[in-house]
Amino acid sequence: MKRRNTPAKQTILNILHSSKKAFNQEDIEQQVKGTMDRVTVYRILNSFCEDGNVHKILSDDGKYYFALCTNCEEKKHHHNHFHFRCLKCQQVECLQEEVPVKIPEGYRVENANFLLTGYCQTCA
Amino acid sequence: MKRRNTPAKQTILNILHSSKKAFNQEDIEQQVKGTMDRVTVYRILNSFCEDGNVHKILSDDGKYYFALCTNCEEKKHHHNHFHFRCLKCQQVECLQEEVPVKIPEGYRVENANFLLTGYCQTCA
DNA sequence: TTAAGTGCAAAATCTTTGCAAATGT
DNA sequence: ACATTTGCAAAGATTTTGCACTTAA
Repeated sequence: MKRRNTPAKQTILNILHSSKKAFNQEDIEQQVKGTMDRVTVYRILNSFCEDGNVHKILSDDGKYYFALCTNCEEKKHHHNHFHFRCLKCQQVECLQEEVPVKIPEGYRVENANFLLTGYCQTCA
Repeated sequence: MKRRNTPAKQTILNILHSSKKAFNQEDIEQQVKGTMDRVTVYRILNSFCEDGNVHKILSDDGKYYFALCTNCEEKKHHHNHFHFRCLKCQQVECLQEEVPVKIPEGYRVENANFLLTGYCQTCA
């Protein structure tokens, strides 16, 4: 499916660009309230993920967070870094630390999701 | 809140004991179909997690998986090992590999959730 | 005896789908 | 022009809550 540029997509891209932290559906809905439908947000975020421009971080608060992919190729995400969710300010951020993934013989890894929760620098 | 022993809890404990893999709500509901209410399953799993006997693994299929805690103290879970979800057989298991968690100065880690997806030994 | 646990129905959320109208290319 | 995108309403799915009844200790 060929993608088109639309104001709605631009708006969401701008939001994602506005900070290094990751946003969840709710965050984004909040920011586009009145201008855009809930369903549209779902669809746009999904399309970004499919295209590999955005990566989806699964947080243990049960929500997905979305952040721009920095060094991901299409269909081949590199997410072997930690994500950190602060229990106080709720922000989710990508940490730099690479995670050394070691797994037993015979397994094949396709994707990774590493999440730490705790208190961030400013909230600790 | 003081906990009681009930047949329902025993049943679910038995299921969790029956394999090293992690089970999700659906798996468990399936196994207790007819004998126990859906809601009861939710409540029991939650209470186990609260008590620290079971740990909850968030998988990127959007579901929570539950597994017995082996070396967790109450309120202080040790989950710095990888979890692996197989894209073919859907099983979620706890791998042995310890994850060396290195984070920047000033952060405080309270909890961790490491998830790998791919193909397991038998499905690869 | 009495606090904890259970089942059932209903509410609250969250996510997806279908379709007609609008819009980008 | 025409396929993609959007909004709205509605369907689905998952999880939580309220309340009366039951049960473990």
